[in-house]
Amino acid sequence: MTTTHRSPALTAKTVEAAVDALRERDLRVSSARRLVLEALYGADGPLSAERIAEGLEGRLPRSDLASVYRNLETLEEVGLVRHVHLGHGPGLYALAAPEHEYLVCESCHAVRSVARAELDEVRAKVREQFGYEARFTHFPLVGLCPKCLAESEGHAHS
Amino acid sequence: MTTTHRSPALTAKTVEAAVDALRERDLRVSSARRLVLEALYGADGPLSAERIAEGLEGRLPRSDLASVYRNLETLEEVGLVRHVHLGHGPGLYALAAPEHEYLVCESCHAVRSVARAELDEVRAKVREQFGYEARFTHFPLVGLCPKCLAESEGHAHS
DNA sequence: GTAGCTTTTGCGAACCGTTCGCACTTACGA
DNA sequence: TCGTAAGTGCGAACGGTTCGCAAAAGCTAC
Repeated sequence: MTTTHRSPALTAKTVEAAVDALRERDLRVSSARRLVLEALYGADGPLSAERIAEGLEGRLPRSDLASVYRNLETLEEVGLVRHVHLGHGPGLYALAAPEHEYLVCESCHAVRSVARAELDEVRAKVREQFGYEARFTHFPLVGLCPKCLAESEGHAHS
Repeated sequence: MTTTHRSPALTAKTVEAAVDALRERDLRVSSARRLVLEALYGADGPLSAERIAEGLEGRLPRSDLASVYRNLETLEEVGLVRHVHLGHGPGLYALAAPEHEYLVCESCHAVRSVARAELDEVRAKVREQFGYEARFTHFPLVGLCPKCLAESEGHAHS
């Protein structure tokens, strides 16, 4: 069980800003580490460690998988990165800011990513009823998406 | 990726009733299979395959782990059993009926299990806003439980 | 620049949870 | 009670992730 100290999300708009944040914490900026940052800054959605290690299908140099994992862990401790578990399959990593939350369809596995504020009403309802502060950043809200829901209702007889 | 046909939850109040359901589907009632049922019927919460294979700390005979997995899969196809992923760690298995949904605390990992109806208001809110039909049976609703929330608000400064 | 110290790398092996292959056994119907 | 398919138990393999360790490379002070 990794006892990763979760730091508050750290905003850095560019790879260079992120690099500065690292140096401020006395972390070294190795080429492998920089590469992980470049992958995440260039991505439009969350990435698996493996895809980063493989260089995003040739867009970046390949690197060592174990090092990618270690760097992702470090970046997460610093607060630049966050990972999410979207169903089965490997964990996926993305920049911690801007903060996204996720909805995943249990049937077609489509992922919808929304800004935190969009889920505030749901969060309020959960809080009111259970006292929990719901978070859909690390584990998504899972259910049937509108399309699959329509299909399943089409087939349903009761 | 297991293409498990999800059957609707099947209610059987006792091991014997479950056994009957198996025979109705031309499934054999081996002692290993019966053991898995006994473990689940005797349990108060969801169990890992490993704990079942180890005989619940001596309460039942041990059995083979791979067979336990295969039987859980079979029972799930039939609709008697369902599994849930509560955070990291192994999948956990429980009787499909009565239908429980789960809330898990991201900080202390406490699990709260509630009847489906209790989450209907949250479900309605999600549906209204996103068109998703939320389900917290297979993946839980994750957040901070009231206790951990109080603690984190105690420490917070803004 | 270069020495020197320390962090990080890259490799392989190990890990955990789960699945697969396959020869042996067993439940059940005839 | 026998035949036959279904299920078992073992070991090996899997995917995702972590660990151990010697070699390499970032940073600091000269």
